[in-house]
Amino acid sequence: MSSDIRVRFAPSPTGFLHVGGARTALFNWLLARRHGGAFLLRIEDTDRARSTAEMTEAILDGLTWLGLDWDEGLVHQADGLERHEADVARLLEVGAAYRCFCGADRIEAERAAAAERKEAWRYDRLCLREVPRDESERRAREGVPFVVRVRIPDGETTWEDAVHGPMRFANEDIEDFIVLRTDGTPIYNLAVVSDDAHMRISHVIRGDDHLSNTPKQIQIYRALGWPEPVFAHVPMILGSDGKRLSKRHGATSVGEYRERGILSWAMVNFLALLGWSPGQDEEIFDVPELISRFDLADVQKRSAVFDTRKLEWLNGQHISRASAEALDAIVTPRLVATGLVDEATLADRKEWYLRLLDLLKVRARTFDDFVRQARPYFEKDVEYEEDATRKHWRRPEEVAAHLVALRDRFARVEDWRQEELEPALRGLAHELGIGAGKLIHPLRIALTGMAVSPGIFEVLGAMGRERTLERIDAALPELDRRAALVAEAPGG
RNA sequence: GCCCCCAUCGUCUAGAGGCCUAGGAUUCGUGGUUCUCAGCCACGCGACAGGGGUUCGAAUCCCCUUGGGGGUACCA
Repeated sequence: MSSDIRVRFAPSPTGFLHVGGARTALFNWLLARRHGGAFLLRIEDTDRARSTAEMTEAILDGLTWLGLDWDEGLVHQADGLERHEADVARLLEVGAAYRCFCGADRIEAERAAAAERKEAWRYDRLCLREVPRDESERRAREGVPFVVRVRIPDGETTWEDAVHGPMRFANEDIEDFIVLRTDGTPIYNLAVVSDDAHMRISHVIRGDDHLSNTPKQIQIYRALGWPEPVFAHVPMILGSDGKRLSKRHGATSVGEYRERGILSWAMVNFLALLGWSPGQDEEIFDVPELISRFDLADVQKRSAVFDTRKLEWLNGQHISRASAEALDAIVTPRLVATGLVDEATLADRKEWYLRLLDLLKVRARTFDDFVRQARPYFEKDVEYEEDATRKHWRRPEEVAAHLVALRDRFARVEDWRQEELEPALRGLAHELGIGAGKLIHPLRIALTGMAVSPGIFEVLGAMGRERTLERIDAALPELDRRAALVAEAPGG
């Protein structure tokens, strides 16, 4: 399948990959993949001072993690400098732009004065009116400093936005904006148009924050006689307070979510649903489904709030559905990083380990949950959680007696399988005339240190006989110690 | 200040004049299942910003107000 659709994501490498940027990239990517088009990546590094190679790398990492692969190699905006300058020259040539010799100080003074009067100020075209073309050329040759401004024609600038519909700007509201600085370097609005045209971009999909750049850019396309791309302005992503998403709302870079234990495809799913809706009541999508259903027509006009709780829910859903093998690749490094176990050990017990992952994945929303829950199966000694013991080890003496009896039963189980373990435990409970829970809960703490775990028989299965008995043996002295404390305590 | 965009439950959204006493998801609450938690299953709380029009009929179309966001750089 081939198509003429060519889109691009054009981040400036002045920070990490922001979730808003990632979402914009995703929409571009989805459209390209949907139609067999090309998704290009252009680093807008014209602002040398603020751009760093590290940030470029971080953005690439983020995209790669999300699975957003780009075509045709990386483009650096800075590499197009000569073309940008040539395009400015052409603008000058065709009379769509003019040199402005007003110094920055004059502009600033006028602007400040206007602000004082609470008025808007746009460049007053002094140099367009007062400096004839030949005079302008002469001054330029003599080395008088100047900037180049685009001469905005009368009338209005309109376009059909793929998400907003018909858009209309009165040209008198558009300033004769600068495209070339005094130092001869081009400005963003020029570079973008030059690059997009050069890269034969068919659809410019970007955030709503670029809406007011668009009429300016369209003027450049028209002045140069270039075909205009389709513009699609996608809604911005806001924080929980409705303000633009920023650091104070919490994590804003995709890297942070990666570290936090969000699955890349859960992130993609979540981001896709932020400002886009398939129109159905479904929410869990894998990437191929997203690709086949994505359509710019279904993109929302209103901005969306980034809701971390929903992300985590979605992540939990994807974790539950993920195969143990897929989880293995992601969880294992984290587990190893805790120092509880090494890779070789896990490899030796691969089958057991995969079953454990299957056991734990149902109740994990993030990988931090995963690691925490996996601890008891690797730790040498368990730590007993306070709120767990307070609840189910309230009477240490009694608990100890129960565990001793239970240990005895477990020791005699022939085949360490759920089918034998369950009757063993329930049988004992029956003989003691107590509910099974009276044995299960204290046992859970002895085995895991926690009040929360998978079903107890599954835990027993995963622990194995040896470890189970060891854990019970280790719990008994601890219970004795606690029993002594209880005895001492006045009033109990 | 000026220009632009936007406006359905707390949040993500369905809804393109009658199917809407507004649907789903999430969150929260209650109950059920069960050895805990998660899950799952029920149920519940919860919205068309306000005001004018247009129309037999408006969440849906128009206008105004209000609110929110963006832009207003020799940044990108």
